[in-house]
Formats: sequence, C-alpha cells, structure tokens
Amino acid sequence: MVTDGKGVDAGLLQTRYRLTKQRAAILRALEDGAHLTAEAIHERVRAELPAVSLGTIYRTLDILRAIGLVQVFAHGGAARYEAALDKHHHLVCLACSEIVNVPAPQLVSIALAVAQDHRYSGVDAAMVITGRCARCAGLARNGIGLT
Amino acid sequence: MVTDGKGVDAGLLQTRYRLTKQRAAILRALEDGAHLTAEAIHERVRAELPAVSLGTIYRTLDILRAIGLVQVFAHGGAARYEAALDKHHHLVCLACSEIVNVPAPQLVSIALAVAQDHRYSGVDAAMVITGRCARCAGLARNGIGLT
DNA sequence: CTCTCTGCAAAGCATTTGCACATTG
DNA sequence: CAATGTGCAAATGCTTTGCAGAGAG
Repeated sequence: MVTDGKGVDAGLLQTRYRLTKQRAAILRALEDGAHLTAEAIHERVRAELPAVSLGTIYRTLDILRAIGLVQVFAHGGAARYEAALDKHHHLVCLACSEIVNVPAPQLVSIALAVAQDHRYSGVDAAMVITGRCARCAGLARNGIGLT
Repeated sequence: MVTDGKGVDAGLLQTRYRLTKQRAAILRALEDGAHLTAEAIHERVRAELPAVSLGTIYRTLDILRAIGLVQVFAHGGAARYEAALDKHHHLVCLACSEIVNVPAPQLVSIALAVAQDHRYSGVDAAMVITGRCARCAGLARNGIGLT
C-alpha cells in the first residue's frame, strides 16, 4: 500500500492544510476500503472518533481530491471515494452493484488522440464499464428475479 | 437526424407506454439540444406546454432511458440527457464546462477484453475525458483567472 | 371505459454552508 | 496567537413519490 502512515500524512503536510486527527482517520479509512461513500467513511471514522461530523468528511474529501490524494467515482446515488494510488477504471455489475477496479492503459493514448483533435490540453480519461457479473448472470439464467 | 417526428414517436408506441403531448414535446426538445439538464428540458417544453411539471420531465426521461431512447451523462451537479442516436463519449472542459461528443470505437474491444477477464456479460462502456479546451487554456496563459 | 399519465406539492437523499468554538502549527 | 478546522444544524439542489383528477387508446 503506497499511502501508509507517513506517506499519506506527508501528502497533506506539504500543503497549507493542517493534519488533524480527523483527516488522518479519514485517510486511514480510505486505505482499507475502496469505493466508499461519504456515509461509509463517516461510519468507519466514527469508530475511533465518535464525534466527527459528516460535514467534516465532505470537507476533507474535497480537499484531498483537490490535492490529488483521492479519486471520486460517481455511479448511482452517492459518490464513491478511493485513495488515488494507481490509475484504474471501473467495472460495475448492474445487478449486484459490485465494483471492480480494472486497469486499461490503452485508454491514455485514445484520450490523448481525441483531445488533440479538439485542441484540449491537460487531459485525463475515466472509463466505466457496466454489465453483469458471472454470478448475477447465472442467477438470472435460473429465473431468479433481477433487474 | 435519426429521431425526427415519426421515428421517435414510433419508439414509444412500440411499448406499453402512451404517447402523450408532453412526451412528444420532451422528445422534440431532446432532438434539438444535447446534454440538457432536466431543468433545461423543462424550460424548453414549457415553451409549448406551459403547465408541464418537472416531475413529468423526470418520469418521462426515466422511461425513455429504460427503453433506450435516451442516454444519461452525469457530470457535476445535475444529470444531462441526450437522444441515444449514436454511441459516443464525452470530452469536458473543466474550466468552461463545454461538453463535446466524441467517437471512440476502439473502446468496445477494450471493454470486451476487460469484461471477459472478469466473466462479465452484456457490457457497455462509457468514457469521459476531462481537460481544458483551447480557448480556456489560452485565457489561463494570459493570467485570466480560471479554476 | 379502463388503465396510464399528469400536475401539484411534499418528501427524500446527498451534499454544502454559516457560525461560534476548538485546534493546529 | 493567528489562522485554519470542526461540530452542529439549517439550507440547498436534484430527484422521487403519493395522490386525485385528466386523458389516451
């Protein structure tokens, strides 16, 4: 894990932002789980700091995103946050909402080509692949109701 | 335009859904503008049917999406809707929020390969490329404030 | 005529924000 | 200490929903 203790903290310390115990806890929460909603992070952080408010979670996540320590991924109701370790994309099961991280380095060149065509600079690309995972596809085949 | 008058209407008529004047107006609004928010569609539809409610817009868009006549694209605050004519992706300027439709047929094979690796079926892929358009990049270079 | 739609208004979430107090560096 | 961060609670913005009457087929 790239962002263990010192690594993560250093990220914050190199900015004008302060390293509070709340922010440290949020970063720790992000190290464990992936694709966490703000709510989910709130619960985890509360385990050690019961008084933390959801507002603080959102404010901190916003800062971390601005710094580049955290990546957001929107799909369905709430936004999902994860530590920005490696560049990856998302494979989502439409039936059970499982989210799998997948690499796709080829995307960079496609995105760059498209960007160049339109004179865009400083580009980044995010891909979301939707479908049905093997388990859900199997259940559907057996007539068990799915969307 | 593929979905002119009869074409669009036929799409609805082939289902159990009724073709009301509200729905027809919404489809017409979608033919003109692209990347419209529900609010924007509401305004356009109101031009001919002043009494239409926003609730009806949302309910209709949801049906159209389910049928496959409309594609949704979430970026920033509100969801954006567009007629599902051709398969394309989005190039978004982070400074001025311009949204450009771009093709990227290569994505299909990448998505299929990824999906196969994870035994996913019935897949679809959506890519969003973010960056700065030429105009905004130029303004930034001249010291005019941008985000 | 029956079943589906619609307008209206209220409710539901996720997220943001103002403010007085607590904390960090 | 001065500047930044936090908790709380209220506010916001987008979207959904219940219901009684209107309209499509």
